[in-house]
Amino acid sequence: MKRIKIKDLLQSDAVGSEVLIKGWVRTKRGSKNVNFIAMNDGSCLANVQVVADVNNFNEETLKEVNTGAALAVKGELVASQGSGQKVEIVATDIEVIGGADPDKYPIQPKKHSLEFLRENAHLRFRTNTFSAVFRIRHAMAYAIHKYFNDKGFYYLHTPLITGSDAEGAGQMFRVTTLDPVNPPVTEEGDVDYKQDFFGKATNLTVSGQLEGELGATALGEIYTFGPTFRAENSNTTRHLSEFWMIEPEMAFYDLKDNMDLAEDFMKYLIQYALDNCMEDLQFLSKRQQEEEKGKKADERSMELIEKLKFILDNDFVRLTYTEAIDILRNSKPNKKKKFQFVIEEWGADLQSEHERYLVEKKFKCPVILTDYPNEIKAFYMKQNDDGKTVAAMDVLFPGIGEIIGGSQREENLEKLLTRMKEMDVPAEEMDWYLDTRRFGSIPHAGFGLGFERLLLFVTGMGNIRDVIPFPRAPKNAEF
RNA sequence: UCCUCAGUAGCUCAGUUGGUUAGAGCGGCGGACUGUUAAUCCGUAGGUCGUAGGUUCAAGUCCUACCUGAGGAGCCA
Repeated sequence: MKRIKIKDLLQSDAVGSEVLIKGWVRTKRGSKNVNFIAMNDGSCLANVQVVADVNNFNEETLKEVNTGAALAVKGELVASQGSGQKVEIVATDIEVIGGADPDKYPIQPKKHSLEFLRENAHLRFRTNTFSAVFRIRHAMAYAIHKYFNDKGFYYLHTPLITGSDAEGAGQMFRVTTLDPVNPPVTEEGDVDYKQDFFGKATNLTVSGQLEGELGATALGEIYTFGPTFRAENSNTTRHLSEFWMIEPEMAFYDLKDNMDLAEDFMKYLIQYALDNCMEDLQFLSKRQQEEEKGKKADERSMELIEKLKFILDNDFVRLTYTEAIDILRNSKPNKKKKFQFVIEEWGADLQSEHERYLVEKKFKCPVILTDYPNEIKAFYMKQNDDGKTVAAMDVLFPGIGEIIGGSQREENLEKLLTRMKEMDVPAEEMDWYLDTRRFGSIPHAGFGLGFERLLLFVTGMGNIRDVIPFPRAPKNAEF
């Protein structure tokens, strides 16, 4: 007999027929004569209730049916007598495929803290919350590929191990096969990376952008989607040491095209989640509301699904850095010195309290900030005609902050070289990159979307470590 | 890395101004129960009070250092 997945079972009209399901026990309840076993196989959020007449099974078998055990259950699908579900399976045969010692199995049929489940990340998939989160994670990954594929973008695999340390996006993890205790040294006493595996010092990538630009200046429109590594000692709810990033890069796009793409892309992904993950979103919405019950009304989040629809229904506010500074300077919290960093003059870097004010208080809507001062942005960004700003853009989301960072790229070789010199970027090591500006240079643009930050927003989870299966963060590389 | 808070049973937490034998709910185990929905009811086991020092007649409680976790800040996606 062929196994049917619970998702398909619940969608089918198979009442009266004989079915076989395989999955894991969530809870078992019961009385003298009858046991109720809630079974889940991960195919969907919902459990199927298995009804087992105690008299039809030997005691030994039912004793092994504990929370966490794996079962194969054969039986008839019938309309349920109980009120919690439409259908249920009256079991004729129960096989315990793998038992779970109830004395040792850590996941109980009760509410666990997210911290506890994080420490049991290998088992947290077996909870409603995390199975919902990771089904949505899958759907979003698929939607990203579908979006770009349908638009004619090519998926480009940029290297994870990089020989350049000039990507300029933060601290890097060294990749080496040298003996850490007694590495070979040069005459000057430095570690001699010429003797290392690659014959030079290498690191894990912090961005695929520079390689992405090489692809875009030939294939036209490309995107990368892969793991990214930052060795920053960041201990926050929105940073990971290993995270996944989507980086589209497009030839012949200017900053406006870039913004249009970013907005359309975000809306597509959110629409996809609403179309394909409603059951899981509804569960996560309920979970979030219960968690926030203790909070004051004005501190609670907008209901999850309402929040996602709101994004679809509203244009992102587009604002230059200069306009943002004006708004902030004249804002109440700035005048009353409520900001920890009071905005005094043009050129100041925006702190997250400022971004939050713009997104959550002033506009109550995603905001795209553009044209930042060149001093606070990366060397590769296109220099504007005013001589002091660059064609950068940050997409800011409520509750998340910066979810996308991007720019139009500087295509003029001389300007780029000058800027690299000013910022101490070693041009001689990046000839390969500069060749794009030497031969057939074109205006182009791109951005990076933090995949886990997207998931924070879509799932309503509060900590980025809860939207990636096995989070890597400072002092944490378990599993 | 900085600031704040926390660490007591498998989990979630209580434990008063330092004072005798450290508690509860859930979970586990045993039993009861004619269909339950995180079932219910009765009973029961379970603790080096994060680690190492210190103060004291006496430390879960006070002090110091360290470890781990959470929230916020910085770095950024």
